[in-house]
Amino acid sequence: MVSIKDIAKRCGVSTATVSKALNGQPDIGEETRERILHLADELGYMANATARALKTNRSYNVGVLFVDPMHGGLAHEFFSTVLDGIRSEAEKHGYDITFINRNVGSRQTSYLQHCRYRGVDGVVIASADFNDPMVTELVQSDLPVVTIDHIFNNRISVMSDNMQGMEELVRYAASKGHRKIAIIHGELTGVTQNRLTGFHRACEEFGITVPEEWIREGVFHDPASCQRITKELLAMPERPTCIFFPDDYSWIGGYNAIRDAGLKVPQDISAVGYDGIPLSRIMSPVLTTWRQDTEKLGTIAADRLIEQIEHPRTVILDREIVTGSLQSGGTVGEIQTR
Amino acid sequence: MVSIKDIAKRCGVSTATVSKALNGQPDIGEETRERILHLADELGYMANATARALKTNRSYNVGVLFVDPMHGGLAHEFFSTVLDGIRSEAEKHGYDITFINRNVGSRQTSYLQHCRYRGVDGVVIASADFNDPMVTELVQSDLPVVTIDHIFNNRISVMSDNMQGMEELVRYAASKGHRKIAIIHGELTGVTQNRLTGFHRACEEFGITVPEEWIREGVFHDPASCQRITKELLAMPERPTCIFFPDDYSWIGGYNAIRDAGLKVPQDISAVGYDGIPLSRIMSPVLTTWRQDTEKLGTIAADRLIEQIEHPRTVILDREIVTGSLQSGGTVGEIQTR
DNA sequence: CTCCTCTGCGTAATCGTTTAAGTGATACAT
DNA sequence: ATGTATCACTTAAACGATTACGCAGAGGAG
Repeated sequence: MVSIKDIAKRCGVSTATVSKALNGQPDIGEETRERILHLADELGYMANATARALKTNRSYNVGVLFVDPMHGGLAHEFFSTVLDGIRSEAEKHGYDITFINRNVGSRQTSYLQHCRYRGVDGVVIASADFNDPMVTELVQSDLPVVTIDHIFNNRISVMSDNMQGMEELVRYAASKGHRKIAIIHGELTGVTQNRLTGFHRACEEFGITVPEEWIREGVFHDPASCQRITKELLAMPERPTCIFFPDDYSWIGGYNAIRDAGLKVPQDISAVGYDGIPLSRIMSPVLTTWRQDTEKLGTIAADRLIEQIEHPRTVILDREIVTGSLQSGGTVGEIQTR
Repeated sequence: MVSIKDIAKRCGVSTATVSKALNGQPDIGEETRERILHLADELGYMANATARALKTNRSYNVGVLFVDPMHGGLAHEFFSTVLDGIRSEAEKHGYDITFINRNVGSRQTSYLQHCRYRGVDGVVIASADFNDPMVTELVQSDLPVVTIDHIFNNRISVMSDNMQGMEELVRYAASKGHRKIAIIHGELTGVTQNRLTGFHRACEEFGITVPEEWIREGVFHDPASCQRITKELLAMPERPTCIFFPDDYSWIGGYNAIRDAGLKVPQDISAVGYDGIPLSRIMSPVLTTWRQDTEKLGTIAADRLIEQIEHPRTVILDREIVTGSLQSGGTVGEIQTR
């Protein structure tokens, strides 16, 4: 490959001059710079990121940590969308992305070690077990870090507004006359906590009391568990008129249970999802759900991280909240007074 | 960070000795090696990938090229699954992944330039416009390359067995008595060509003739276009008993059209998808489809690439074909003789 | 005793860049 | 004439590792 040396030789200048010309340093004559730039272009010169990184200690590489042993890697729509946001934003700023895992070469190490090994300039922690000591080690390191959907002290985080999302959904259901609402929520993570808080707050607002047996723990992204729980809910002597599901995808399981019970949506029972994945608009009836701006979660995270990398001073502790939008569909029907 | 120098100093040996000890070179005394390894461990030493790459010209990084302007990046389930396969296989071998795009720093370049800039050891080209001159430039470069679902001369490629998949699907439909089969296919890429070949071949096998107006070009992964075309097919005077869709996801559009026409699946009309995404099993009726082993596509591609990187000599031109499996569901019903 | 072969380690160059410090030339002010 | 500032470069070290080569000492063979 053509290096700075080749250009230097052919231009009759030193490598330092070439480097400076290429980097727009001021102490290079206009004519010399032109010559160098032209030749570089002609030879198809491309800087060597490796050498540059070694010298400057800046790799223009951001790590992305994502661990989701339960629901199978990148194929998880939530994460792949977030990742796409991170990726496109990083790309804009000239950064590349490296997935952080626990292997380097044939050895097992920690996430932090992997980051150091690759010399990433910062990390986005997108979905992980935030109690994992290896994750906290990373969070407490001196690397710039942005977390998504989880708050750490002294760390920037980008959150989806789960509380508001839930509140809006409850309000919508209430506006359609529903007072008997059940909820199947996901595993008890921070996200779930926020959603439940929003749920209860809005219920209170409308004077809705939710019996305990209508608050059920399911599994995110898992239609099977939702199908089972929905079936149980429908079998209760007192039946809810509206069921909230952990997310749009798991709703498919709920739908199956409802249909199997010989009931119709939304005539006999109403449904509410969460996420706003494309599927929810395509299926019919169109699902009422909260559309998280998942990609924006990624772009903002990347943007904040890069800002932190490039201007370590100016960053004040930042807690960006990404709001989504209500996407109302035919799954929540007007309650019939009979 | 602790470097090889620190270890050398504290062990009273040269950096060369440390390097050799760490890399398992034979010309180091057993006792010295022990001391070095211990200390390295104690100090939490981690090699610097950047420095190593600069010296050895091996980055242990593979590029992944994926361009899909139509259907929105990583969120495309097919690709995110392939990517996950690539990622996990690469990880096993101690490689990291870099997305190849056309930016380096603030400048626009070619894919090949980006690869050179990052010094990737090889590239997997997973989904791209294979006619794009920038893609062919990359394919014709001296970098190890593996392509997915597309064949280039002198390049290793990993293919999903689209022909066989289609044949099996037609056979299955035929076995259920269908003779009036329509097909909505995707854009005319190599993949589509193969599927159509398989389709026609199997039709011939069963003496099925397909009128031209039943062979329609739709768009992959696009329920809307399928909904439109399905509607048109249903409105024809002579109606097919079975419709093949470009993929499982677009089938949702087809389903909507069928339902809107007041027809039932599979009683009135049968449906066949392609891909075998989780959705197809969850929805009901369960969709008959060809389950591509998409993740395997990724793992094999990564495996072949790494083999090519590490043993340039031993690789003979390789054309791996990944076979999927028939996933038969209730969407293809027995034809009723009336 | 000499010669040779191993063994175990050190020396130093090198990968491609960046950058602090130095240098020589010219110009200008004093 | 002398000092000083500016400009446009060069020199050389450094980033952290790898590796060809050299070399001293031990041990064995002759």
